Amino acid sequence: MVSATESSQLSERSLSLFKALVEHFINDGAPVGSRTLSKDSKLNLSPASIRNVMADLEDFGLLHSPHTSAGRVPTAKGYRLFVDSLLRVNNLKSAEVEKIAREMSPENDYSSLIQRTSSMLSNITQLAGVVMLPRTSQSKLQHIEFVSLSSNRVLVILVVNDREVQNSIINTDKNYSTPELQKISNYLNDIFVGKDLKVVRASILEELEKMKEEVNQSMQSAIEMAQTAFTNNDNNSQSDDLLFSGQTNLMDLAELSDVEKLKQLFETFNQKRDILHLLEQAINADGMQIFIGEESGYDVLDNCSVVTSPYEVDGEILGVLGVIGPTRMHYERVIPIVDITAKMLGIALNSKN
Amino acid sequence: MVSATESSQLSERSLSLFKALVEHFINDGAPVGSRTLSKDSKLNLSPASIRNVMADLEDFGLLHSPHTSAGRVPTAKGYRLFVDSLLRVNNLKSAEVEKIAREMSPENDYSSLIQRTSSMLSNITQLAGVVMLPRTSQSKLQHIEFVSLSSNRVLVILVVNDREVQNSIINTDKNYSTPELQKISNYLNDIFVGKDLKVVRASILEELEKMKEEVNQSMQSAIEMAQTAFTNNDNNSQSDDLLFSGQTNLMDLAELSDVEKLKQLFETFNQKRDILHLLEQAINADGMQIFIGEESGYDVLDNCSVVTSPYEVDGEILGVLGVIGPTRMHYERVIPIVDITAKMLGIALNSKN
DNA sequence: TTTTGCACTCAATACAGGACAGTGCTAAGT
DNA sequence: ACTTAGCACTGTCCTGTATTGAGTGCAAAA
Repeated sequence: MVSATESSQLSERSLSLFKALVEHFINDGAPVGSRTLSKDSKLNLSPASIRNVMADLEDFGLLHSPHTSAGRVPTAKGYRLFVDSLLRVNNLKSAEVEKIAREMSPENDYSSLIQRTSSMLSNITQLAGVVMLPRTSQSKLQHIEFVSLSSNRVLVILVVNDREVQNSIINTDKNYSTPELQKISNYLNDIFVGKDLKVVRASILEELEKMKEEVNQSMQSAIEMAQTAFTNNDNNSQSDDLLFSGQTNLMDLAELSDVEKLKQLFETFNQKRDILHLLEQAINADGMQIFIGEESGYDVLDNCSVVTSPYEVDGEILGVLGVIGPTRMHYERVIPIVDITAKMLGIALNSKN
Repeated sequence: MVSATESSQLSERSLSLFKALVEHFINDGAPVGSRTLSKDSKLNLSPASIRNVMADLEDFGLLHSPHTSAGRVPTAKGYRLFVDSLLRVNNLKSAEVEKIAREMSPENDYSSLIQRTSSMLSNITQLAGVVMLPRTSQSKLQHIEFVSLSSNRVLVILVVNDREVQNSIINTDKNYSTPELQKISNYLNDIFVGKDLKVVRASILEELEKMKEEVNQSMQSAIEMAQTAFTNNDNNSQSDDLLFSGQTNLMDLAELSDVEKLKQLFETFNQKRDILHLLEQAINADGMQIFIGEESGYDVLDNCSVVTSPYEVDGEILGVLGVIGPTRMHYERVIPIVDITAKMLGIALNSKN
């Protein structure tokens, strides 16, 4: 794709110079000029030659000068090339790997695992971490229970997938007694336990049809209640959700020093909608994804990059996690961190089963 | 208290001048000088006389000049006097009251009610809203249920207080079958339903003693499981928690334009600890509480005020809610909003019972 | 007691000049 | 032919200075 045409048209030297420039910029954040680069770069070149090369690179749209007499800065396209073909990913220090592993050890409970993953991501990268909650495409009903509350209200508790507990309150026509409810839940457990929620919902509709003939009063109400229970509950579980951490890390960054910009970014986080869309893109294109600056399609992420990786259990993708930071981030460190975190989250989730 | 001595020592005129000054400052945020005040104030006074009065007020520690030739700004002590004795609280527009009422209508479910309350607070005041989750000092056990998971793990579901569902996973010595668990939960439900959680916990210890003699195998394990279940679960419910909204509103405020300051404030929100302490103070001193600037005792809240009110059901205080904003906030509007919101939340929670 | 007048102070603003970093171009060097 | 040195140019940033304006405090007048 892009990188193929670019790298074929550019000389070896131009590329390694470009790489040096990007690395330099990622380190200091200041536009980098020909002088600095000539000192630093391995290839001994005079500032003047470097200027020539940089002029070429600018023509290719890989660099950009903020103003006439500042150094050069990589464009989004430049970052793209850098990340795709020039970047050499670091191996993580074993200490870091251990830290990640420790944080993900399957000791604590389910919901806290996700929370810890997110804050670990932000902690270790000093950027903002985000984890999309596992979407349980396949949800096996484990147990259903009804508890009678006061005045025609019934609490429905659904245990799904061996660990998740969903509950909702439904209003009923008549006032059920505890034994009645017991009977109903026994009945439902007998038929439906172990089945997929979608299947259950479908079956219930069928049963409703049958019921119209056979007039078994109590079973009919069982079905009716189950129906409301399952449709109610489905609405809940439908909404994927996100867990952010370390947004405040972004406040230190020079490129986001503008308060107005920062505010918009934080509001985007709060609304979650846009980020969710972005992550859903990432879940479809499987494997690690990197959105650089404008590429994401969201203005607020103008000079931000998003590095994501889906996490999976038994080959099935459950969600996406990642890191949000400035385009000028240490990709060579962030990428393997996100990568390994996704893998370990998969493992941790698996060991829970 | 303070206001008594202050207001007795200060002339009527000084006070009304002070009041005008504070109101002026709250509106524009700029230090207000004698000229502006002489034009605006009802009492026709020349700038010079106003200067004299202001000098007095400064001696009392109610005002403060940022520098020699700026206007005056109220000190925390000044705000205190203003809020305690000078402030005339507005009646809310009926439209606003309706808006609040609409938002709190008891249609949706329990947890979302709190969420909506918080975001409604921030929305209507354009500040940050915070609601402390209802602490259920008295928690009546409604139902207990065990669900067998794979490999020696049992899911415990506790229904408390007619609406809350707590659940936790416990590891057991032996592998319980579903009928066994059914029996155990039946047994526990029979004895403990309707009792307070604390009482339940105490009783369980007693029962354990008795058990040592009578060797009823299955009942013994029932008790043992109940014990782990209740101690586990108590840890969970112990942690009060907070729900914030509209933190981003604070980013617009001139007094918080310093990014570093802002960051600290946001981190305080995220940690929740300090805010929690503050709100716990507010829960003890019942009735509406206003913490002005330094008074709160937390540096990060330097030029912030926190307006809180406890909310209660049946005379029992369940929690606190409030608003966090700059000291320079429209108290006359914020106070009644917080007040009425607390009352309505109480009502909404009550109607759920 | 209030007001007027006046000298004074400090912050904010605008402006000019210089240092600095970097560029583009041309001409010379290898 | 490619690289380098030299040079004029251009923008930013910083610093110092002058100016303005709002506001004060104090003393004298009303």
